[in-house]
Amino acid sequence: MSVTIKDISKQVGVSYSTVAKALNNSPLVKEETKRKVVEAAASLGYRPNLAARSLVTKRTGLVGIVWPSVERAALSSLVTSIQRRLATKGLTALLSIHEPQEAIQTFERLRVDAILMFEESAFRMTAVDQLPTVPVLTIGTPLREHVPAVDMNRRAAIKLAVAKLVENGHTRIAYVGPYIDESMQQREKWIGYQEALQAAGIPLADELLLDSEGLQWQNGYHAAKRLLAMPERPTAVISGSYDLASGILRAFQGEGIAIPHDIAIVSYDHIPHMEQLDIPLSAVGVPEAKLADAVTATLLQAIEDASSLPTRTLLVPEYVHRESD
DNA sequence: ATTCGTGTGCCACCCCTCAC
DNA sequence: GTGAGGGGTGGCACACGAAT
Repeated sequence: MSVTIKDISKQVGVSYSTVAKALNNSPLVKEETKRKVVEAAASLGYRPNLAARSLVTKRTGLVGIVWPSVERAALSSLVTSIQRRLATKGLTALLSIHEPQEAIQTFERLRVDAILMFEESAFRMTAVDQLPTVPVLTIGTPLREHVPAVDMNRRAAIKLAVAKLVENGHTRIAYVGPYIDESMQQREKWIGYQEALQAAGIPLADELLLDSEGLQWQNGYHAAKRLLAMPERPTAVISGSYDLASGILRAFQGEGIAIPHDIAIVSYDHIPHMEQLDIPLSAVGVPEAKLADAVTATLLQAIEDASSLPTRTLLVPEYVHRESD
């Protein structure tokens, strides 16, 4: 049998309501009684029953995160950052690897206070799929127009990368990323690349816009091999993501390409992992810490008062220089 | 209808101070 | 010495959702 506040009340010799107040540091209980209650709770190994607490408070302190099926280091890193921030606010993050609709149903049964999902999951849902009754926040483009979202300006990020490379004298700049029809975020990057070249007065060479056909490192590796097979190689490459960049790096290193001397690289995904690659990569994007801060703050606001949420927060990307360009 | 565990509004009781 | 007044403290009762 687990320890409840009634066991504590017996041990201390006060009513269980006094125990509840003492454990919640109520000013209505004198310090001496609080001390006795807290000590008894610790000695008995008391752990609050969250299900019972949620009956009263209407909150469980749980946040459900729908994990997108795409395996990407940037997402793991971001989710870890968000989880740490939620924990400091007394919230517990639950991760589901089920299909989005199933994950949402499970989270609703668990009475989570809010649900966080990624655009990758959102666009796998159909128009007839039920939206949760609890607040939902999407990272990226939301699954429905009025669903709150924290988004990154990906177009501006890639423009920033192109501008930095042009500034360093590059004119033959390739872009590697997947062209996924329904993914606004990938399409935005392609548009950013094209618009930035146009703005710099550099004619667009079709062969330098490479569809990686996926977001995993292998996709980056194969795209890089195609780049290296070109009669006239690019002098710089922009990668659409961290994982693609690590594949590109692997392909370049395998062919003895010196970075940035032979080919410079700038990658999307402003995450700490970029620093730890064999060659620390220059990156563009919203810094992970800033994104995690914004997501956490929005989730807390959603739990407090969902009606006060802005529909879309668009975060501004930054460029960080390392050793690859 | 009852049970589970918890949070909390309301109220009773205790005890101290002060006026008579 | 006695009683009124008031602040501090803690207990009662109820609410909650789901299962039985």
